[in-house]
Amino acid sequence: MTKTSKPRLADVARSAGVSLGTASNVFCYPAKVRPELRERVMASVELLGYSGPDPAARLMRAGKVNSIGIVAPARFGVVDTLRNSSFLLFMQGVAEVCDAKGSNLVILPDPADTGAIHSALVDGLIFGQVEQLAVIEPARLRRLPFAVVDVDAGPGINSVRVDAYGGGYAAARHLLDQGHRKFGIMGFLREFGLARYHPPGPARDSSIAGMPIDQEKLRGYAAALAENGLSVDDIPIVQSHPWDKAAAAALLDRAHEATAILSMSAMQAIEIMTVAQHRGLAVPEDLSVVGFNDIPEAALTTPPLTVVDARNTEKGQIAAEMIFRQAPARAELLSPRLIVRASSGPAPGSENRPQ
Amino acid sequence: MTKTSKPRLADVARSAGVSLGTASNVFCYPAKVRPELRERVMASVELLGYSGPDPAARLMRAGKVNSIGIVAPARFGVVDTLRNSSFLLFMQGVAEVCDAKGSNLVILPDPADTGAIHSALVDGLIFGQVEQLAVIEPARLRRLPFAVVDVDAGPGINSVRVDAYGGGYAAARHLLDQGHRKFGIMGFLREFGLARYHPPGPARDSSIAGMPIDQEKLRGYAAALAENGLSVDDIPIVQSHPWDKAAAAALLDRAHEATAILSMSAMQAIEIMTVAQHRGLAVPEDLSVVGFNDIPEAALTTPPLTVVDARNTEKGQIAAEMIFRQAPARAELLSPRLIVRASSGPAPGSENRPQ
DNA sequence: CTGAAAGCGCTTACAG
DNA sequence: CTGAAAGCGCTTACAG
Repeated sequence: MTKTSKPRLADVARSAGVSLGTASNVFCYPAKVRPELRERVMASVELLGYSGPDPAARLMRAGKVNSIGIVAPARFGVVDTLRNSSFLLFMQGVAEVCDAKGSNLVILPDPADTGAIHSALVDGLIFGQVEQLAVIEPARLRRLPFAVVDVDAGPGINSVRVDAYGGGYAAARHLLDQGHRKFGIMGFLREFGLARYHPPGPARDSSIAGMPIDQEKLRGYAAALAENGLSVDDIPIVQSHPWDKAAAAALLDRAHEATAILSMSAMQAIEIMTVAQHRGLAVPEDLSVVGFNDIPEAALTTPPLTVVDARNTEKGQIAAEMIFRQAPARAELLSPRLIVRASSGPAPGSENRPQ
Repeated sequence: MTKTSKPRLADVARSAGVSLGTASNVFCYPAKVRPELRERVMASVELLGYSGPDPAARLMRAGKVNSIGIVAPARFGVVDTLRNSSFLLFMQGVAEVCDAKGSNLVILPDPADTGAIHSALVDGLIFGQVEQLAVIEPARLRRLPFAVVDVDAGPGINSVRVDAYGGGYAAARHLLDQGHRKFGIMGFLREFGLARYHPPGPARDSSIAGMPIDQEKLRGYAAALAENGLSVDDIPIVQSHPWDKAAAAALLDRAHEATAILSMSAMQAIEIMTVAQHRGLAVPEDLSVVGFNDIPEAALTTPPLTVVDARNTEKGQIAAEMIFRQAPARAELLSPRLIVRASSGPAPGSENRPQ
């Protein structure tokens, strides 16, 4: 019966007539073993079809998994991390560091499953797009190196995020400088579900934009608008899931006077252009559109999309470096960059010319 | 000193005044433990900051990692798997099954590192885009469930691939039916390096197309051409890495009489359209282009790209299901699908009309 | 350089 | 339902 079951290192040692320790050394410290014995052991390995030290047992003794994990944002499955273009840019940044360090990458779904995080076989964890800081608890308990993204988790915790306020400001400033005065805003709905319309009016709840990072974008829009004597309260907002195709049309209906749209997601910005063009509006002559996140699709649309680059790839690189580096925790804040492409231009009838 | 080091289950048991077995049961079989004791144990867990059973130790006893691994194609790093649009589609298929099964996904780089495959902490392995069958050896030795992609590995081994011959045939047939008679072919260079030009002529080596799967595409092209009395030997071929921008121009130079281009990669097909348009050629009026693999970018170009859909996502789904299912190994062959978009049309001066 | 022994941190029969 | 004991398959001091 021991013939058919999986051979262990002890079987190899016995078959080669050496001690268990010596057999182990052949794999861990080959130089320590006399070549003759080494060959005898390898012959037994061959003979028995031994596949090398069991990774689990080896791990328990020696302790390094050689993998780091990315924890998906709330409500994301594994597949969503691979389908969401912004998150994918972020993962590419992490992956670059993995390749540099020779580490594997494991993708863990929705952090709501704390058990999965407790039992993940990784050397460190990166929490992508954190909404609730509570998700990091299992990592802290396990004393695993970790970093969080898109939120400042306070002192003692590695974090990296982008200045979303500055990004929102830059987007709105760009459009205002082109003479635009009538806007529509597409907010983020992080849950699945139907789009929500928030009509103009004072005292709208801050959650109308989405999560804290989206609220920052909104504050950035508002700040730029205020500089031109405009109030964000007068702007119709639709809040939608990035893949909700109906929402783009809804926003265009509600903001039918708008000459420019500020979108918190690049996917929705693309959708808005498509719907506008279907309705006979020229982009940017009749309507300018500015998105958030420089996903690859943004450069391929007609016209190419002006976006705020939220520097997702750098975020991934930095987060990954943080968990490899044995250094004191720090909180990194990245500056967004406005990438002006052809989807934004002077407001109709304005004196402005593209720079 | 035991106060500062990581607490073990035994510490919890001692602190709670229960046996080690009982403490273990609290985590593995809570129902077996009287509530009163359970609470006492959990209080000690809290008190000591115990983070739950060590995953490595648990794994060694209980044996399930709850992860499956994707092994990258040869010469791919982790980051390449996330940047290559075709491979990403494939991984999305795998990820869908991961989510259905509640499994994590680990990405392993280049299979040349057999040690990494020997020691990967996974329940099963999927070899993506296999060139050399030898890469599967470590998985076989470990008696790990596995599946290989893009090659039939013979009886007893799970495999899934697409009928590349049929795909090549369909692409060429489509163009021939539109009246095209002059072609250029863009082949695949799987290594990094400069593009290679293969001038028309008999007895060109079969490796001019790339790996076996690319050679099948070429045979498919050839079969369709032959039906119209044309020989693939008369067609100039450039073989290039998908991201080699110079190659598109080179092919257009060499095949300057062509009214249609057959490209084995979608990225190069897009590049070819771009270069042609820069040169003042209208697509498809002056030049038709057909790519391979229905990557998302293909639908966004102007004009949208006609492609052979190699069904990458389904390949991923099927491969993943194979390693979860406890069923006899099988070899699955998928049929490609031609997706006609606007980059292909009637040959200039031909009588044909789009169907 | 080699071999016998301890132990990594758990889970799981097994007897009570 | 509980507790003492064995053992998962290795690696690593430690004495020779």
